[in-house]
Amino acid sequence: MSKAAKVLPDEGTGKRGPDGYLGYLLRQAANGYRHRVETSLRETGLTQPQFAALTMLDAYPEHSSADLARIALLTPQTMSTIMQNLENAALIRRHPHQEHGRKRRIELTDAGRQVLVRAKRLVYALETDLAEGFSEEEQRTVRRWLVAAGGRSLEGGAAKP
Amino acid sequence: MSKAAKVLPDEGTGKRGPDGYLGYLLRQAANGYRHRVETSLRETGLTQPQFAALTMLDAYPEHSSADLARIALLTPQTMSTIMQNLENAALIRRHPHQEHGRKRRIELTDAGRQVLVRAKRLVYALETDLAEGFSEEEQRTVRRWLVAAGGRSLEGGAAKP
DNA sequence: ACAATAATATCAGAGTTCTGACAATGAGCA
DNA sequence: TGCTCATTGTCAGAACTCTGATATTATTGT
Repeated sequence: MSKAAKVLPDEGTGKRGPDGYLGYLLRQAANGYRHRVETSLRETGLTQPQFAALTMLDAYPEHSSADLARIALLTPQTMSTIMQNLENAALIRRHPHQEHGRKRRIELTDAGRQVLVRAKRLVYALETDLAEGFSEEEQRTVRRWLVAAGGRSLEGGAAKP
Repeated sequence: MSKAAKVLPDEGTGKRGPDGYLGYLLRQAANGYRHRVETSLRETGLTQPQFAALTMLDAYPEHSSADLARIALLTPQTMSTIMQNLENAALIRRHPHQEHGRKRRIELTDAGRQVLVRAKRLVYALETDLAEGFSEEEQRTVRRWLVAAGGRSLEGGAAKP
């Protein structure tokens, strides 16, 4: 680079570094982490949202797509899309719900359970990386901030000043 | 707990609260914040990435789409898509670059500049919300964590210590 | 000067996420 | 009973983001 003395800030400095806007840093952090997760999950074919959905399904079985959407703070449409992709991949199965015509019961298939086991190992390794270099108290601060930053997002119109 | 004592965790507790996985909390925080930003930007018609792109374009003019992708830690394809949408909305203009046949110079239009002014006011209000309730030192911790969490995401294989 | 490499931009395809709109079921009320 | 409303699920459309592939231009090496 010889001409025009690059005014591009180096990575990790300026607005991009620890002096940047929190919202900007938040978006980049989530992007970067999702990228690492999906690179790590490549061999399983899962995406980060699919992994999250399978994990919830395993932890809270017998629940509908709308239930899971509420847990994950997503819209029902979004969760529906994820479920369709998981069903196409034969990782889940959906049956009509007895005593409730519209609801559908969701179940992991054997393939789904096997993939989930492998995926959990991969993702939990990255999870520990996220905490590395931060004390217990600092991690508490970070968790508290993350919950506050994303907490009340789909809560209807609770804009009550 | 008569028939099926709701095992759904309440919002803000369990894996969703301050005891949850950092990766999970990070995804939800970014989702929630983006949601708030776009709700706030509704009147301008901008999305969060479009706002970020316009801001960078304003701060570092005369740069190509690929340059901006590098700054924002996105792939060139992603930034290209955003630029196309901004161009369709007549918020930016692209001219052929002199002395560089392939590059294209990007410029905010008058409409783009006007929208950006309004959008900055709206977004910066939310930005201060993100810091509310956290001391200066806690904010430093959070920033440091966010940078570490998303930092080295697109660095091909540049393991250069 | 020519060939190889790198950078820029784009197309195609997929997955996630939103809004908006709609149909079908279940529950409550006049 | 019939009407209304909330819940559940889906379709359509848009934007963002990635990977992979391709074309064009610049730079570099021999």
